[in-house]
Amino acid sequence: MKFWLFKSEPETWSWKDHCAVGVEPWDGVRNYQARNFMKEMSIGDLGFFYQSVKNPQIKGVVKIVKTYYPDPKDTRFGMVDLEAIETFLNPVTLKEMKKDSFLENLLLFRQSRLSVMPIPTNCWKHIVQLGNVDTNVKK
DNA sequence: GCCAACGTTGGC
DNA sequence: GCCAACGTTGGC
Repeated sequence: MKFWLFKSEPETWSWKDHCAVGVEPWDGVRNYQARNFMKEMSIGDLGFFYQSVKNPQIKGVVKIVKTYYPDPKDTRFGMVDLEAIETFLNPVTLKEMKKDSFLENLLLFRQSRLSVMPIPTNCWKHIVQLGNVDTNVKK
């Protein structure tokens, strides 16, 4: 099983929006590197929902429930379906992560414009602990 | 609101 | 195939 991170601006698509619908296709990715990561995803893999631009922070956890399929609007690109499964009671801010020596090599810092990326397993576990997960996303 | 980083487009 | 111009992302 692998771990990932997905970025979204809250004004475009927020964590609240995602929790309200449950499962949602992660479409609109128009970057080949990000697309290639999506092609590597398997059902059951987990990802962080990262809120970018406005108060950048990780809001919760999503699960890949459908593997990569092409976007009918542009078949060079595609999407995966993500289900919101856990909310962070304590969202983990970018600032906090940058200060954390445990996380210093994250792609998140090195390639700030990449919207989908892998997260190493040890970093994943560390961030989940910081986030203090609540499994009741509908609350 | 500014600006750095970086991906894409198009002229040559 | 190179590179300047331009557009977009995202941190601050």
